[in-house]
Amino acid sequence: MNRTQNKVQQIPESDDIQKMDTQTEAFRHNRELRKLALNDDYLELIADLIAKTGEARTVDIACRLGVAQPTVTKVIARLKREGMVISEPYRAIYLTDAGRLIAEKAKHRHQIIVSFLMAMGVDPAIAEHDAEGIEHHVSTETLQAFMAFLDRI
Amino acid sequence: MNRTQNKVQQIPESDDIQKMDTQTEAFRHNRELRKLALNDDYLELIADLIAKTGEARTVDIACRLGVAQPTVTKVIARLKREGMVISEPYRAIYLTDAGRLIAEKAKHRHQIIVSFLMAMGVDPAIAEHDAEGIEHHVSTETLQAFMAFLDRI
DNA sequence: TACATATTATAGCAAGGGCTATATTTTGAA
DNA sequence: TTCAAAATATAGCCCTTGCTATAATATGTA
Ligand SMILES: [Mn+2]
Ligand SMILES: [Mn+2]
Ligand SMILES: [Mn+2]
Ligand SMILES: [Mn+2]
Repeated sequence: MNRTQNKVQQIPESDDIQKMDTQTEAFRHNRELRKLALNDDYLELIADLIAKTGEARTVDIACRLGVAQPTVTKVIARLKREGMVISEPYRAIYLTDAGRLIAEKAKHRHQIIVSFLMAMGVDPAIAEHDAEGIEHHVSTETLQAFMAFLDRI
Repeated sequence: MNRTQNKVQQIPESDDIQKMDTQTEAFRHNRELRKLALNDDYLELIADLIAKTGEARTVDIACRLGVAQPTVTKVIARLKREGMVISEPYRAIYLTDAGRLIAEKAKHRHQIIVSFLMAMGVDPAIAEHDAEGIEHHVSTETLQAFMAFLDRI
């Protein structure tokens, strides 16, 4: 039985219960974001490679991510199933409209966060590094707060 | 063969190579951080439960995280292997010194980030939510920049 | 054109986090 | 003290990301 309805133990205040539910929702959502983070990174990188060289090859993705080639192949297969990516055997990888949209949003968040961290006095290299992780966990509201700060200064 | 030493394709500028290596390192490190994120959450939560009730029970951890009980049992077994946690069968879970240290650091980062986001004008509930994800991806330098900002205002 | 080399695919392994169903143990209330 | 209910453990499943080794294909150059 669910511990929330256990009458035997300490009875939390209704404020605390609200807080717990909120926290649980945050945990749930963050587990989801952790999964989506990999998609973001792949799609943003693919967009980047296409912008620079016209196509995204498996080797290049693997090299940039610091991961073995079969790992990339497998993730790309999933992204293909999910309609994020187009590819033929032995050919380069391209983005669908859905994939491109996610890539653009990811890049946007990435850039804002790097700019923001630098504005906070963080070293550019470290800002870039931290942004690679933070970008996946920033809500629209927080991103807007960052943008507002950048406008303000 | 590694694509970085491929002479046939476009030859990147040495600045670009440096940037690529930096990015690859960021990706590698962030994959590591993604794993450690779960440890942080568990240990911080266990510390929280111990502070409030004197012990951390599997049910309570599961309930708070919004996860099934066997999932918690399995993760706790790993944390035990890793020396972060102490537990006997059918008994509550406690922290080792190593585990407590990580929990304290996690809580510290968590609090700083919540305060910082609120100082940036983010709604408290959203700040709490975003912090739950961001906390795992903030370097010491960035955290200090946040603290410096909080001191400044 | 032929073939060496680079690239991609496939097979198969490990570990981790999630789940449900079910067995076992603890515990509080009658 | 007993026993039903709560808590925990265990078994067994799925899916994902990572890896290495190796097979298949593409491609540029001789
Ligand atoms: Mn990233
Ligand atoms: Mn990014
Ligand atoms: Mn967290
Ligand atoms: Mn936290």
